[in-house]
Amino acid sequence: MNVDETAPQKGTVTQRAIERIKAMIAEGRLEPGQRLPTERDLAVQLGISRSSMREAIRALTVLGVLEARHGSGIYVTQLEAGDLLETFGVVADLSRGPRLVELLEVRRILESTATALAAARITPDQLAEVEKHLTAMNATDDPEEILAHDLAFHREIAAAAGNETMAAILEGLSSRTFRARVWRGYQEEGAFARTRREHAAIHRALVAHDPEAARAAAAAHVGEVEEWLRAQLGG
Amino acid sequence: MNVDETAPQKGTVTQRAIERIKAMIAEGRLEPGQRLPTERDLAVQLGISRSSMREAIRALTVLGVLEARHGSGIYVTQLEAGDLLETFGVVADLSRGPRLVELLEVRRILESTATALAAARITPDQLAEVEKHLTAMNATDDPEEILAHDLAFHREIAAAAGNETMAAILEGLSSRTFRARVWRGYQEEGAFARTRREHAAIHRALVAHDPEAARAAAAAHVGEVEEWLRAQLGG
DNA sequence: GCGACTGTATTGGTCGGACCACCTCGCTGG
DNA sequence: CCAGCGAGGTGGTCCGACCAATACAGTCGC
Repeated sequence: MNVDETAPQKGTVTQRAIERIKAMIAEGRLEPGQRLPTERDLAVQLGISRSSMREAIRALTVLGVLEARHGSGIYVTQLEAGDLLETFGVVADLSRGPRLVELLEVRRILESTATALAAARITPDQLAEVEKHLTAMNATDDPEEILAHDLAFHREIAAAAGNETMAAILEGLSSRTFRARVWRGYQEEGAFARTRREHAAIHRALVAHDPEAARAAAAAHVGEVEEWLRAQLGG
Repeated sequence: MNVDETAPQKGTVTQRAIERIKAMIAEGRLEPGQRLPTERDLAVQLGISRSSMREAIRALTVLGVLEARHGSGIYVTQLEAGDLLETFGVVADLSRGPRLVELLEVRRILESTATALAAARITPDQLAEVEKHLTAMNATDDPEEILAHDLAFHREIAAAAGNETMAAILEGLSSRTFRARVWRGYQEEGAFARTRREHAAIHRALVAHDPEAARAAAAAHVGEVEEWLRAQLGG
């Protein structure tokens, strides 16, 4: 009896609106950077209220697919790795216990590969940037500053690997709050010296353009934290 | 003049609400599985309207952090890898061009490692499950069915690796629509036979509990698709 | 003529209330 | 004791109004 071609009626209207917009982007009807119709128009087009449409837009906003500019309009993001993988940080921030170890394991795998790729491809300019953060990291005692340069150190290396997607994932796995949470206890145990040695080893491998050495050094670096955390949880 | 300690006034009220709830979970004030106050109560607690609160809840729902049950209440999910990494599929679905190659590269790295781990750890029961899908995959000509068993084949292997987080990421990287999009063209070029050989090689390595062979076979398997896609884009 | 300014229309952000759909659970009656 | 029912609670949807930031055109002053 219901021959209405526009109403399959599955799930909430908001959920359907999210899928519709996602589909429009996937099919290429909405290009990156393009501006969408206004919330009011979109609501009319999809036959739903503005409230529901706003929920759908908000959902796609937090996913990094859309971007709302107050007073201007709603735009499709560039759909680059960084935009879409920002939510990866949420995973890292909310994970606890055994899952933290699993996340570090994933990071070890990706970071070691990224560092190996970087060793083969890194340019002098990129290497100079890496060295800048390495030097700054060793020149201060402020934990906050150390952490910041530590993050930048690895970020530059990931960028030099030439895979933006991988770099974005690693960025999420190394989110500020995540590292701060895990590293606080780790560094308190006097791991500064060891960390410096490991960073120096990674740097040497990059300078020598030696992928295998870089892979091993990076794996050992992350593995150290991984093992420490495993021991913490194991009791 | 404004000495109100609860209003730093940065960003939209909805965004602040999202952060507040995330913080409550991160600090352990909200446990996995626990039920939240009602939307109306939460809105009052945070001093915002129900509309804004609903947007915040919707945002956390699509991120896999919260789950809303109509007529019952809002609950914190188990915060397991699967819940939180479901959004990873969105990334895969909306990525195009060079980013697809990058995603496959990430998958190759993780899948080869996961397969190597599985080779060392897989149990007879898990191996039987893998074989079931391998057999079913080779016994039909229906592309849909082949794809389904192909996905299940790799899913079982990822599960046997013992790292749920890695399995969840691989699940996202192999989402149905993603594989369907990429594999359609690939399989049209008569790659069935090669795919079968590669699956057989992976299976042999699992049976032999040979991690290195498993790693190589899996890397080659994903690498084949990766190279094909690279050629498609480059030429 | 040209740039800075202003004011107005547009657009996202917030709010409050109303009603609907679904679930839960206690009450009722057999 | 249990099946069935009904009221209350809760999320889902809709509406209309107003606020706040932006964009743009028209205006003013130099």
